[in-house]
Amino acid sequence: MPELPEVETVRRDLERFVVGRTIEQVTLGRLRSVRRYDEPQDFVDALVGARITSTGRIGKYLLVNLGGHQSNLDEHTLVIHLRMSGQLLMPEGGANAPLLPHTHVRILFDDGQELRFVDPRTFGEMFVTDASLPELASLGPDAWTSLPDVKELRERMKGRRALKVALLDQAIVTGIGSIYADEICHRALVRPGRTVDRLRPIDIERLHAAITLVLGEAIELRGSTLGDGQYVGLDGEAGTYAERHRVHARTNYGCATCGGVVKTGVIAQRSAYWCPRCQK
DNA sequence: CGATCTACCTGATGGC
DNA sequence: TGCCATCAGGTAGATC
Repeated sequence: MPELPEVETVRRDLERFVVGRTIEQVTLGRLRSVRRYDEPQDFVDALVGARITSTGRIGKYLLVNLGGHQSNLDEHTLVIHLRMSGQLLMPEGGANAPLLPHTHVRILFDDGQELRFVDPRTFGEMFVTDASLPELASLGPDAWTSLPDVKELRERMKGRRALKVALLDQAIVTGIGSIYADEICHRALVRPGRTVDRLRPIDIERLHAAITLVLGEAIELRGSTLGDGQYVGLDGEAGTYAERHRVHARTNYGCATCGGVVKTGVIAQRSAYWCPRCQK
């Protein structure tokens, strides 16, 4: 599912393809994707005529900054969260490209390209907001661009029980989901179920290094596309980091480091994978 | 305060 | 082959 590396990959693609373009037309399919609006037309009106000035990301939230809007001089931002099954696509052929099922939002630019939001499970959403985003204010620092130092990371995790619960808590650091929590724990040689307060200083240091290492490698390979093929980049192509996963969803393949049996269990109501030989 | 559970959805999968 | 139950997981919100 889209976590920080996948959202960052989409952001970098968007940065290349839509910055400087002006939105000409917005077409809505299912309204659940714009559920924050009583009047979905308000979403359309906020976008049409706006020019994309830059892109940003905090955790798994994608930010598309808008300027040059005729009706409003304030800085506005199109916020996109892909949640479980959301995809952003810019198909070749623009508006004429065949429509995939579950295409809920189409944003047509002045150069003929079209950005499409496709989301079978409709957990994802889009909305336009001004610079004061109360929802984003509750997020911790971004795990890739603003990772706290070792000491602060330990402070922020204090009092949590399982390590994976802490890594998934977006108020501690934001951007890590189930896949990368498992991979980071493996790289740090620590089991995801370990109690945070019982970790040694060396464990926290390894964890800190593993966050940067794993996220960096995953971004380089354009993210993880699992067997369900749900995540793809703007170009529709899969990311290849899943081939480098060492434990996540590898019950049938074994640990990619030592070949040992991968154990699985439930932590924080989601499946967790770890290697009992590599991780203590 | 933190932990746990549920709701939100659809498509894929497995058992019978 | 068809039908039903189960699972996948990011986040908010309720509850313990």
